[in-house]
Amino acid sequence: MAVKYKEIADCLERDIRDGKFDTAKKLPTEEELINNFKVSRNTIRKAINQLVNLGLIYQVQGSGMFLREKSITDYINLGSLRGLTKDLTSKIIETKILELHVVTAEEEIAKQLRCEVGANLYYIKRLRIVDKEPFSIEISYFKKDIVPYLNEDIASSSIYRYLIEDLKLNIGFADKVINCEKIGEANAELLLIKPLDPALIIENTVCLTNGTIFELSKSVFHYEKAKILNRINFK
Amino acid sequence: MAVKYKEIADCLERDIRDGKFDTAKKLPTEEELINNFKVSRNTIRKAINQLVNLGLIYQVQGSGMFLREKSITDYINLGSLRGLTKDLTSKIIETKILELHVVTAEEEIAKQLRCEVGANLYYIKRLRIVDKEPFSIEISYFKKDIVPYLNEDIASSSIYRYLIEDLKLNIGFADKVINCEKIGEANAELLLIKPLDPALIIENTVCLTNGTIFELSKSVFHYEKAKILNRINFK
DNA sequence: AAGTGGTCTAGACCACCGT
DNA sequence: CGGTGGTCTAGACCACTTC
Repeated sequence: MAVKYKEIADCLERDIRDGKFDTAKKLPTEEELINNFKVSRNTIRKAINQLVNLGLIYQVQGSGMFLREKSITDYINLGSLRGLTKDLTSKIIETKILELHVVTAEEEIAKQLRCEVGANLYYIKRLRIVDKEPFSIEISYFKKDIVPYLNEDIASSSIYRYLIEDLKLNIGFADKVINCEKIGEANAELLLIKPLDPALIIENTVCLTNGTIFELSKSVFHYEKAKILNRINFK
Repeated sequence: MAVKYKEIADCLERDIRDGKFDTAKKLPTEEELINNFKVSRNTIRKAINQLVNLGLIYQVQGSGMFLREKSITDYINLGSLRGLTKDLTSKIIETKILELHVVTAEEEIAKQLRCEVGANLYYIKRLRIVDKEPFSIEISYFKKDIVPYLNEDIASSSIYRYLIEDLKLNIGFADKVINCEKIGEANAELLLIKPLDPALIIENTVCLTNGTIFELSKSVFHYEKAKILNRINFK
């Protein structure tokens, strides 16, 4: 993290989350930030841009930079990598591994992962439990050539923390498709709801910064417990 | 649109959508774009940034700029303003106005819109019909001091086109909350499904660039027909 | 009119990819 | 190593808000 604008962005993000600007609901001017951090204006503006994209602040030409309403916690944040652990901060998150093994890609999965049929994949099925109640079922496939090792320990805590910090993967972008279905019997049983009750589904295709797809996942959420939040900017 | 980087972004977006780079799956280098458009590097990079944020391309340091997989059309795009008409391009979209009148804000709505109880609002309830079949029910509130006039004609086509092009509103950002419920009787009837069938819900709070909330909406989607797509970048 | 963000330029150097 | 993006600087001028 030797990059100035990221350090500044992180610093300001911490300040915002710590409530440092809550009384004014306003950030220092660009001018002031330039002086505080001793960098050029472009660097400050790049840092600020991150905060805008995160949905933390908005800028008004001629007026200043303001805090956005605090988003309700305990919503799933579509735009973050961070997973349940970071989204539902006030809750107890537990994970039960239902399955974890190496499999070979069959046709449909290979097509979606853009890899060869027969390629080695990690297959993981987990039940996520929030405040002692079943919350979601997550099925993931990881390409084994990119994620060479996984175990129950890693899969029980944050897989993404492991991918980023230990494997040093550079995660770049993702496609998420959200819809809603009648839940099947097996999943209903796991989530303690009735078959044909609603289920909120997120299907996720994740790529490295170089464009390689490395993960495919499908999450089935308890319809009464899961809410997704997305903050959008139009520029 | 006298702004260079936006013009360049729009131009490149058009080229991408027209398939101009489909054979190479690669865009010209920054250097080449600088020469083509005769602008500085920063301006080119700002334009490119828009395309990255739209999920159209990705950049790889040391290598180049590449097209992302084409997203399937006929998904609702969470990150766009443009609404069904622009998302479901291959479909016939019709809109039936169920209600449209001026109302006064009662407490709950006033709180969400951060306005006074009793303020004048437009209340609109619409049934959206896609390829001759009911697709969603949309209930919206607009602050009348910001949207002083609306009629059936406008509400039948694209309200946002009217807000942006005719009223010249500067729309800035929005919070979207997505979840899933058992549908009620009245809505089930409109969507031609059964009560207690699933429904995909999007609640939307939209602000001008200056931070003023001006719209609140709730859309109830047919669970078999609606899919939401969101493209995300991690930077 | 003063304050503050938005756009744009020109140029330097660094980091990563592929040959 | 050459090609290509990523970061950073310094300075100019414009556009909008606020008083």
